[in-house]
Amino acid sequence: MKKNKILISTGTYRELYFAIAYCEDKLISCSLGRNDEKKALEDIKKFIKNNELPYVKLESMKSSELINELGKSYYGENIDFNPVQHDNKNNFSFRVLKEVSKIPPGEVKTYKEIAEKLDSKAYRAVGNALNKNPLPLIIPCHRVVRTDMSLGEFRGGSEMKKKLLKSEQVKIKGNKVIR
DNA sequence: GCTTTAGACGTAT
DNA sequence: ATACGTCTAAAGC
Repeated sequence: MKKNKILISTGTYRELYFAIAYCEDKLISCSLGRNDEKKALEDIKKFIKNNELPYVKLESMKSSELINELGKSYYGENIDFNPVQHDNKNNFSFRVLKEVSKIPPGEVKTYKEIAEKLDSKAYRAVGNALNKNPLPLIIPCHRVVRTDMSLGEFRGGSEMKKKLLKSEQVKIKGNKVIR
């Protein structure tokens, strides 16, 4: 099977570096906002080998434009990205990502609630799937918190998770989300 | 509150 | 088969 070329772009938004990986008009991975380009590239590196990945259609959006949108969403602006798609299947991970995509800005759900939506008790597997979220920000895994409303882990660190939630007006007291 | 412990289960190896 | 993980619930302090 012939593979199409995967292209990578980087750019900045308000002093932060972002990286994206795309194939034709499909975005397959994006980074968080990072302090250096290398770090941004590391974010996407592990997702560009496998082609059984979720993606969003770019529809002729230029990479610079997309990085701008990512930057804005990093800073709490409500950006409407295209729906997440997947060529293949109903695998658990993709179902998790789909479910998480439904969480609107300013709201949170728990790992448990996501699992229950999928008729599963695999709370940790939900975390696992989100740990491998190739499209952070676009798939808002920062809006998933623990059942006790503590923030839980995050690829960019829990401080970043907190910052992302705060910038979209989620109320946080100490280390817990108020909802 | 905070720590430990066992349990649950999809995924990668 | 085994080990790991953005977890949970219960028990003890």
